[in-house]
Amino acid sequence: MNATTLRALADSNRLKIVELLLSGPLTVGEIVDRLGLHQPQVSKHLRVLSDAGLVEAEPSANRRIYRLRPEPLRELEDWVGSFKRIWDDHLDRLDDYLRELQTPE
Amino acid sequence: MNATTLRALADSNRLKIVELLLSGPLTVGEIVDRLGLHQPQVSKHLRVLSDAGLVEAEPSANRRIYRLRPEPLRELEDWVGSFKRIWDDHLDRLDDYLRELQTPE
DNA sequence: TATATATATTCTTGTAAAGGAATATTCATA
DNA sequence: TATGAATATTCCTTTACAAGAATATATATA
Repeated sequence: MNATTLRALADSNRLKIVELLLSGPLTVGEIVDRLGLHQPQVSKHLRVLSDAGLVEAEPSANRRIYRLRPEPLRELEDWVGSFKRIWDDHLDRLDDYLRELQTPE
Repeated sequence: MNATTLRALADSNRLKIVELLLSGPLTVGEIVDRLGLHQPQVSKHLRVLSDAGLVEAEPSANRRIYRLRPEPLRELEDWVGSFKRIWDDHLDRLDDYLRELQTPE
């Protein structure tokens, strides 16, 4: 897994933007209105998300329509999916048991 | 989704620690050896991960055995899973089309 | 062409957070 | 009880980054 995606998501305002875009593409102004943030901050957050490949912009006249890009999210899902192994922790408990055995008492 | 989990993961060394622990619990010293980091930094990273609920420690004699905690990872998986909606982007393209219609030309 | 609107960028400042070095703490054992 | 090993914490310095304010850029329209 690459830390860039996670770093881009590791900010509550950017998280809100991403969650907003889950319902569909939005212009910058629409995001500003819905989140009550200042326009420059929203543009800067969008820049970070865009650099991380999490969103893309499509110009439309005066505005720019931002939408989510699936790829990094898919990658993140694959990564975290690989942790299903530990959902039941049999292996870990066994590991502890083996470790106990070799601890002199 | 909460930003704390993501912030804890948004560091490449912590990411490496988490990925190491995927294969099973490890002591601090084992993590130090495998990642070639200094022991205090590893302890500090483990502190961050622990505060975020991503790992837990079990004392064993002189050492502390760290293991992953499933809950936050499960939560992350659920969250990113909710994005499957956009895997095929029909809705988004439709959205764009509708937006085109109301753009004066 | 001048103006307004939407968006992006730059500059500055404050704050969080990461690494290094040193030290404290805890437990086992000679 | 003194010592060593494993781990955690503190202090310091540096870097990254988020917000605010001001400004630049681009496009539409009067």
